[in-house]
Amino acid sequence: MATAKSKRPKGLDPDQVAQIALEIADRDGLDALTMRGLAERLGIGTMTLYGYFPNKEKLLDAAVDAAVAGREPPTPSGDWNEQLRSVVLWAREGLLEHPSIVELRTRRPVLRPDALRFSELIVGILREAGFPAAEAAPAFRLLFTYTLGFAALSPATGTESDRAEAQRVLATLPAAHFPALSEMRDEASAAMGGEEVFRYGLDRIIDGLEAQLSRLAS
Amino acid sequence: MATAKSKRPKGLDPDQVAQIALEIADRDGLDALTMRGLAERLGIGTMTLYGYFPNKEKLLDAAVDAAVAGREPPTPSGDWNEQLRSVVLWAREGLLEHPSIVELRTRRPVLRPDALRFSELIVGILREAGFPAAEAAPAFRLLFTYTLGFAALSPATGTESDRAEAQRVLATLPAAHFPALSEMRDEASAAMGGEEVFRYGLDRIIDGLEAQLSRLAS
DNA sequence: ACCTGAACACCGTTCAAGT
DNA sequence: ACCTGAACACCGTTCAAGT
Repeated sequence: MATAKSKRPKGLDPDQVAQIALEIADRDGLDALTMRGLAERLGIGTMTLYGYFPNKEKLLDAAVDAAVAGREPPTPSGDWNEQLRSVVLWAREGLLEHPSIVELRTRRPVLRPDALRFSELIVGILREAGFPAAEAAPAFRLLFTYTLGFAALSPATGTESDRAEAQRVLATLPAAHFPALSEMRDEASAAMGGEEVFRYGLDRIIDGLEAQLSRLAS
Repeated sequence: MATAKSKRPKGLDPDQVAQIALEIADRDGLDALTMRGLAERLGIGTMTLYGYFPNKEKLLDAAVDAAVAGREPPTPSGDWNEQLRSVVLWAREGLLEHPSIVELRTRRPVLRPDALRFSELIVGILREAGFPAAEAAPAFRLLFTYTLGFAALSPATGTESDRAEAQRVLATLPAAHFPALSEMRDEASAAMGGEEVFRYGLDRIIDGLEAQLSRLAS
């Protein structure tokens, strides 16, 4: 995949560089991954990095490849809705392992072919289940948006202080203007993230797709 | 809401400053909103801005308030699912009007009380419909994630070139490895964004919530 | 009291130069 | 051929100073 084009620098190869970059970004956040910092970490001059990748964007593309590499999807089993569920949960696992990929996707599209395997799997299952192409596409988009959106918007990655701050705001909300929220502060703050909350939503979506499929059949 | 604390500078008041900041961010993107650029636009020294807001984060909070200010929610009518639908579409309108708020939310939580009105409305409708607190919370989260996630991840805001690039990648995908996607390139690229695609997903979610509600009733 | 320029500690990347 | 420091055009913000 990632062979240096113009220059072939010393011991390191581009994939190793991308792997280290991914580790930094996953551990400390995407903003913490700087060309200067990465070069220092590798013990090379900043500009030497530009022998491996023409710019930071290409480096990030390679980091996406590194994150996706070797992740085998689940072997299909059960009904279409069970297959859908397991592929979505498989994708979610990958996103939780590599939060920086989520962060990157919120800033720009990520169009690495390997990253489109999720799309391919989901669309395949939906078509097989009986959705016509015109519906499989937006139905995929729903699952994609929910899966990535949840990873991006819910405080799994978010700092502990973010969560505390959210609870503080919830607690100080004037009950007169926010009667429904005030009545269920605990449930509201519990529902900000986590596996159970994710699965609740996923199950509703699958219920909805099932309803649509019966509608199509009749 | 936003009264200067330490200093009371000349003609401008903080709300006006926040309004201009919002306009810049909505038009040119959140990154294009810089303290230096905003100050220049206002014809004041950069550091004078710090008389209005202690730091950029507070300025962005005020910009959120400006975006939310005066947006009246739809008057409830119809069944709970119709109410849900119209509140979600109302929120989506606001997000499309103010793409920078979406961008901001993907970078950090946005906990302005006024921005929680969406939550309050949705949760209220769900409770009224018959969802217990323990389910209304994750059900809200599903609607929130989908609505904001769609705005953040679909190329409504995204540049035209992003869309073209995505179509190019789709077109060059090897059919052997991506049979399902290759069979429906047109549908796949059409489903990347837009009102119809959003509504398709929203309708599936509402179908799923209806299914769950009948399940709860029986 | 109100306003602000200089300076600090950062970015990604170009350019010209080192070996 | 391979590597890199200096420099450029940016950031947000602190600090000390102007009026």
